[in-house]
Amino acid sequence: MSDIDLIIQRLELRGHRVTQSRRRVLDAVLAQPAHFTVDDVLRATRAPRRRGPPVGRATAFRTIRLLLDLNVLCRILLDDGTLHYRLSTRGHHHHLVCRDCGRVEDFTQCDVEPLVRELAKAMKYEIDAHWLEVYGRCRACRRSTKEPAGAR
Amino acid sequence: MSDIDLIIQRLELRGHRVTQSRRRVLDAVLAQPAHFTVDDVLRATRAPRRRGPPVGRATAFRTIRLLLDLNVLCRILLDDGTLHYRLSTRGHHHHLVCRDCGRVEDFTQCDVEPLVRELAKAMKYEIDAHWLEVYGRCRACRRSTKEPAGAR
DNA sequence: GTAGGATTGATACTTGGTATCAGGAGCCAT
DNA sequence: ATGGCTCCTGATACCAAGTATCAATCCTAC
Repeated sequence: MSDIDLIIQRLELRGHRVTQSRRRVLDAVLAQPAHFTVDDVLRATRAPRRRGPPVGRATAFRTIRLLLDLNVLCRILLDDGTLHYRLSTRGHHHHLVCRDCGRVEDFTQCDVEPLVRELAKAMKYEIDAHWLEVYGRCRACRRSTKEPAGAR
Repeated sequence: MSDIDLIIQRLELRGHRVTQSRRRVLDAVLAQPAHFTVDDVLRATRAPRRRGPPVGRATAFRTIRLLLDLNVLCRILLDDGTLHYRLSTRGHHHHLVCRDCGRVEDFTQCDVEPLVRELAKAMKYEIDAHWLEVYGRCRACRRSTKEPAGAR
């Protein structure tokens, strides 16, 4: 079963209708690179390749929001403060973002849970979510530009 | 030496001018509750109490940005995806946000560094920053509303 | 097929933030 | 204290991301 069918199934299960517009947004989302904005998706639904009418801006935003609710997408926070979107394949995970090339890696193995549990105890909070983003430079970018030591 | 004087000193050290407008923004920032938006600050500079002309919107944004650069303020990401600002007294730290009452606690003691170092090794990244926000309910809010178990 | 609620898309609006640029205020040297 | 240079300001316009509205249209169950 393909990605898109799985997502459509999830929509149906939650009682959402599977409309042409939603299909078009889904197609466009699946064709995106690692992370994207809603306008990237909008543009993609309007690309010459795609047949059929383009989807409306409001619908694109609504569909992305719906996909967030269904955990099909997740938000990622870039280090300049902008929010992008990204397919959320696995469940809970975090992002490792390369500042230079913008690539994003998911990670789950690096476990924050113990930290969070300890924090909950110390602060007497009941903790139900957390968000961790890590920024750096990936191997390829490090290799390609060796900056002199001491540079900002 | 008061908070405001310390901040002004920091401005001067970095070669920024200490203008009336910046003072007014600083006053307003220091009078804010735990976290705030730029418009909160802007409104505060226009409050009837304050004498003198109100600061312009652009200036408020510029000053906040400057304070971010000087590490006087930091951004916090609320769980609805909006960015707020907050006085950043200590250096690097994270936020624990109560979903109900919106209070924010800083924490540093709960150390993410080892996690990040391990991640760097595993992924072959050079990591230079991270961002962690934790969401939950504080003790007071838990006590005041005991929801039945199983409610989403 | 059809009814009726869910969805759409055009449009207008909101929010948060930046660019521009003429004029004003700080700061330094004198 | 007076220039004078530069940085800063604020009005305004703009931009990007996202939401509200609402009549028209589409899905789905029947």
